[in-house]
Amino acid sequence: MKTSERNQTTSISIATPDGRFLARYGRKGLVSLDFPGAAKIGPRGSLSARQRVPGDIRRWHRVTVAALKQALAGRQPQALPPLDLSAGTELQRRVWRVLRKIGRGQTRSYGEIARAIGRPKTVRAVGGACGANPIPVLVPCHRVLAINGKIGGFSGGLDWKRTLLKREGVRVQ
DNA sequence: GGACGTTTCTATG
DNA sequence: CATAGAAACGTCC
Repeated sequence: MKTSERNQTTSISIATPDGRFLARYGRKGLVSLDFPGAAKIGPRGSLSARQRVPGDIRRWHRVTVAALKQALAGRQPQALPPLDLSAGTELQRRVWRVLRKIGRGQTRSYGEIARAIGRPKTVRAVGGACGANPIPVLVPCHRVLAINGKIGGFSGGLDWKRTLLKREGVRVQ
């Protein structure tokens, strides 16, 4: 666990069968979730109870851990912690909002997302917004595929995208 | 202004 | 089916 004064965020790593993810919390909720190896994680970091961690964050974290483990197992999380996606731009937040409505095992194309946010021609920008998603897995950017059913891209690494989809029972070309 | 990206469509062989 | 080129547009530098 590590607290940074800057934006008053607290980072706590989450040990999973797939490695250690890193969750970062702000006053309003979960701010980001990093894949194992995506960020520098300090020595030993599971949920080590520390007095400095605010109560809300502890509660949110418990929810995050449960949600992440379920999601990694290809199941729909029962609950999510409050997500603070305020850091994104207008378009990004719209995209992320739509992504959250894609259920387990479902997929959409970048074009469908573009239409869903009322900007039919921003297809490419939608891809950019997916790539900028600060909370992968829980905000399912991996469920967005290219229109031809192909895998498309994934900033967290295509292996992760394939793995997550496969666990949800989604077949990709 | 210029480059780049988790895109998509059309044309062509 | 595969490849090439172009159109499109938000972001970042």
